Amino acid sequence: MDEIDRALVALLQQDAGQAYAALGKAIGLSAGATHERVRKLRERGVIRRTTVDVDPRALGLGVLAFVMVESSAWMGDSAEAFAAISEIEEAHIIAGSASVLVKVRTAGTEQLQDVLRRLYAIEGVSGTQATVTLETFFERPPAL
Amino acid sequence: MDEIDRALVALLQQDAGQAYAALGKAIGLSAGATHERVRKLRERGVIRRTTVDVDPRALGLGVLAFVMVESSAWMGDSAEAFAAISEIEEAHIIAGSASVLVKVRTAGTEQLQDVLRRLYAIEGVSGTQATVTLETFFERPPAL
DNA sequence: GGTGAAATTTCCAGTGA
DNA sequence: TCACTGGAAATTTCACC
Repeated sequence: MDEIDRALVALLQQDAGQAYAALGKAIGLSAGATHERVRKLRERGVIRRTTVDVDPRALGLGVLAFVMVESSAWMGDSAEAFAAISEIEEAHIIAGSASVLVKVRTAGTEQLQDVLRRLYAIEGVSGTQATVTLETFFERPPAL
Repeated sequence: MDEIDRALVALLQQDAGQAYAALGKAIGLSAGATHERVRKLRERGVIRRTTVDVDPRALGLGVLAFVMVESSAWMGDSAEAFAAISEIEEAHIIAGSASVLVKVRTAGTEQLQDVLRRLYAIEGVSGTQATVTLETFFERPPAL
């Protein structure tokens, strides 16, 4: 993980569809060597997968909310229960008054309410506190 | 945006690196027709870009935190000020007691503290309330 | 890490439903 | 308008230096 690897990852974050020859030119490497670098980055798990960034609104997902989930029990083994709710994009255990923080995207507020209902159905969940976003400034990949 | 498009987007979210022939086979289309569908999805902005999913820990980013930013003024025009802090992955205007919610990833708690310092330097910011995550259950693309 | 060539894949016509 | 076929052009992906 040297400077070249970092530059490579940054370029791939911007556009993973470009040719190895173009990537190589940008970092001063041949197409073959660039290919080998990328292969190793994948092998080591630095690059998990190549994916597409989709506009949520084009999918009809107009509401984004963050929900603090309070609990009356240890939630450390409840990952699957949260993952089973497809509208949840992220779920994290947090330090603080709540136990779990989830990021939820739904078509509308009715669907958000339904997600809250399903959250309450999870074993140990004793409360929720939803915060609806009014506008997203930006969402971007982690900076290097 | 029919059923085939949705299936296509779902497949691309899982792996954007596969050949059009393989994608087409999975949805019952020829490679050429699949290519044309994807081209139009990009053109219409449904697919914003193809990127790589990077493991933050491999980049030395071990701390993830969400920060509620309180303000004494309208923050609607402050997107650039937040974007200028590279450790901020997301920034959203929210409805509630705070004004802006940001997602921050740093190497350690010292760097997180430095981000808070820079947040206070933004015009109108009057307070912050940081929540550090202890464990991430999952982070995934929006479901279709 | 570079080079070059073989194997794939992309991508564009032309055609038809 | 949408999809299929065939082939040329580009790219990936190897073996070898």
